[in-house]
Amino acid sequence: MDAIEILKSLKDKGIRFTPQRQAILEYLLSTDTHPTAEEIYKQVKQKFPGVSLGTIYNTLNMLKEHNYILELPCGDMSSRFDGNPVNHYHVMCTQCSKVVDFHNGLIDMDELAAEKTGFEIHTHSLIFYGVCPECQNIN
Amino acid sequence: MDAIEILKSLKDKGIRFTPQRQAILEYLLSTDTHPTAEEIYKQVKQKFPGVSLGTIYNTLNMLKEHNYILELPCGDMSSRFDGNPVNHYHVMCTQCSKVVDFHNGLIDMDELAAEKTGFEIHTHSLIFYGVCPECQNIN
DNA sequence: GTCCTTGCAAAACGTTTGCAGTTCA
DNA sequence: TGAACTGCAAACGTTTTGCAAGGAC
Repeated sequence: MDAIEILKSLKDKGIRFTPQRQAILEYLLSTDTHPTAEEIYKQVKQKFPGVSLGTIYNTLNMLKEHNYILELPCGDMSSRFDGNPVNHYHVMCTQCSKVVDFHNGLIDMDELAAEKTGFEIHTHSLIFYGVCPECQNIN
Repeated sequence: MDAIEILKSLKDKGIRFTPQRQAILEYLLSTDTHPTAEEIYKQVKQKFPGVSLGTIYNTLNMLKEHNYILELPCGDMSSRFDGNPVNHYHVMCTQCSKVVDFHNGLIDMDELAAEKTGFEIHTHSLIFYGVCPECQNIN
């Protein structure tokens, strides 16, 4: 599914197709570098010099809500974004903050991640997201 | 290992035992609510009304560096902290931000997390932390 | 024509830093 | 005594918000 198809499929939710959104999503789908909002901003600015960071965040949040992209909370202050919303696994460098992904079953996770990526793995963080029993009753 | 033992064992690294640090660590070890820095601040303030947020962060970062606590990057802006530094699994409510933990092997992860916690699991984020091949060569 | 979206600026937020005074060892 | 720590306040970087102008449908 490419950027145009995704944005068209969002039209019936009252979400408009704009060239800025197209550029943002196309960039996210074309790279596997897990860019920060700032990096996406710089990239889209080359095509739309007047674009604002607010628009980047607006679009990223919209796409995230509709599960077309994934936000990776980073530990340091900024988040990184991944155009591939399936649950795959990420390896982050604690020194340069680069994020690399890999796909596999989950036996001996740290060792496997090290093997597949060449990283020295020190630890990992696994967080499931969902709705807790109390909030399920409220809504 | 309780708060006093941990802080005493850090003395030979030039890290001083202070009552504020004791209160912060004691609170973290006594709860399984994965509090934010702000929540820890409010709690410690009851015992030390003059304590500052800076001291909370100072202490949390120190304990994190020495692997006595775990920081959980949250997706929203703030982090949560866990006094149990072993790699166990966390479930976060996307509505109230509560974090619950569970322990288990990693087969059919989302389903298992749902079973164990009663959450409706929508997705999860797994991030390994380590040093990438390029950074290994630099240092 | 409607209302969603944009760009801009200011604000909010969590976290870090700088410093003078204090406390631990 | 001296280095580490505290509290305070200001600074920082990321993200959100408010609003008037613009653009999609």
